[in-house]
Amino acid sequence: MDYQKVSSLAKRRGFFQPASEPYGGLAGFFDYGPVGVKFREKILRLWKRHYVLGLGCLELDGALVGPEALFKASGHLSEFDDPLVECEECNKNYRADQLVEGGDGMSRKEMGEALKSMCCPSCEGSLSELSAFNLMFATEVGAGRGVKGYLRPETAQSIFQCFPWLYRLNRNKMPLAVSQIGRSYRNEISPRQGLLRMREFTQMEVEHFFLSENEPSIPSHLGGVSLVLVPNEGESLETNIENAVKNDIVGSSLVGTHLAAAQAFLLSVGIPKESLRWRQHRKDEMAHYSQDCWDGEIKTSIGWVEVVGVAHRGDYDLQSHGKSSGVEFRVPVPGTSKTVEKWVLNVGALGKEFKSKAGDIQKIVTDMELVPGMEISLDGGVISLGEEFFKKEITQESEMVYPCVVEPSFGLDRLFYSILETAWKEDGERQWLSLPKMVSPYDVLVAPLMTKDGLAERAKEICNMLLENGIDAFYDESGSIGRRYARADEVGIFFSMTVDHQTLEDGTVTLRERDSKNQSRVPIDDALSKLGR
RNA sequence: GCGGGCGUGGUGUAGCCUGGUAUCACUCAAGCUUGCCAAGUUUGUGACCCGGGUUCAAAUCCCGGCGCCCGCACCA
Repeated sequence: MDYQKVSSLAKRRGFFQPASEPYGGLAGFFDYGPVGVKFREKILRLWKRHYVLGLGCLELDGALVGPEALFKASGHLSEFDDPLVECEECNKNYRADQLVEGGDGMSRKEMGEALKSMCCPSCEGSLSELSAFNLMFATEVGAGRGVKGYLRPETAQSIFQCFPWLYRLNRNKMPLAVSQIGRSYRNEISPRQGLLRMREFTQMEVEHFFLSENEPSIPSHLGGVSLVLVPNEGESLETNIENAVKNDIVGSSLVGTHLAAAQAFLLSVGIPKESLRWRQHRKDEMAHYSQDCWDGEIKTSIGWVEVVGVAHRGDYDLQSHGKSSGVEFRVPVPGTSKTVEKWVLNVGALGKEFKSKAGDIQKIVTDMELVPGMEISLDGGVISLGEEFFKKEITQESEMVYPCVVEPSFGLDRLFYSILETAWKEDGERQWLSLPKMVSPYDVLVAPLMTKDGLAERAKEICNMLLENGIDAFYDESGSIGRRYARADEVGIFFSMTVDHQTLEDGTVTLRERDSKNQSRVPIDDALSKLGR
């Protein structure tokens, strides 16, 4: 299915449509409708099953707005602020810092000066003034002289700034995996292609923290997962992840683990394996924080779509937040704990001896190494502090390091779109969404064969019973039974339950399976157990 | 942001050049009918992206905005 068809299906059946539609829409923003919400819910549920249950992630739901200092530390304030110039003749846009030699480290002013003597590289026309854009949405927090705040450009920062808290809640243990599902905001210059490039989007993300000297190895159930890898150098190949790491095609076992885990998840939501590949970023397309990055890409009608990035972010983020905030973001390295004996001032003795001068002495020695017998200058003279002015303190100290982090980050909206495209099936007149049971928007369609003879009433009762049992049932009595099946097929409902005269007699219903259209007659209780996920 | 194309019920469209408030199909709703795969039939709901201009009169012509598609650039 192509882009146009997805959009039209989405609007017709209630998956999504442009936001603020009555006012002509707003580029880059979308509303998810009744069916879309259900569908998203099912994807999220499965994702949580993989990552929260499977991997034992702690969950976080961070605030969307953060202070300027946070994004200064994360690097987004400077990295998202690109200087632009435009050719006044041919209207081509250039990144000023790439156009000017050595523009990388220049200030805006220097760059502006340098550009004055330059012209357009392609047509030699004259260049416009420097303009800047920042991809972050800014806002004012509070009344009057409010503080400047920004909508987060990635959910990750919520986790990073929470790291000391989360580490404590994990009872100071590493590794530590934290997951978060939430929205992020980027003021894209030109959002295109609907859900694929939005200004407000949902990320499903894990930050998997670990100590580099203690990197988790690949769990046995993932080692054999076979992936199509496209490294930034050399030929693409298909191999299992254990070999890929062993042969250094993938440079980190935890990155490898997450590539395999991400693929397992993608297959479970119905992405066909043959439409999936893992492409390594070139050095020059890597984000400012990234050491290595592999994109999970799905083949669609508009090309390969990146739906997940697995990035090795090193210790970049924790280090910047640690240094910027002054809070401890490091953790002790296990096995490096050692007993340290050191001298500290005996303030009591000092006070008795030196009275009012004691405070001055404390100040003087603040930055000095404390040893009995040390000499200090005081009031023009030199005095020696004997052992009586010191106490021996014995403490345990460990080597402290910033943990590294590997981050699988899914774009829910892109995945949503890609599933719709790849799951769409056409067979003559018939067209349907061949979604796996686990992500079908509804568990079952409940339909009376006809509305007469109390069948509708009985069907409604059954529908309510299903809902009370936690089954996501959808009731439909309108139109011929074939039409109702067709409607259900189009939103990917996996089962259809039909209530007929026999139901009134013996309590059985027919269950129809979407893809095969096969029907079987079963007692309602059996049907109930088949419908759960 | 730039250049080109485009914007008509829920969906897909005709009409636009040559101004006179709109075509067709599907969908949807109500009824009849049928009773397990989009059937038939009757009735019905529902649209000219927004704003301004020209004109007696604008879906139609002109200008601006917004949105969509393609290309350029951008894509952490």
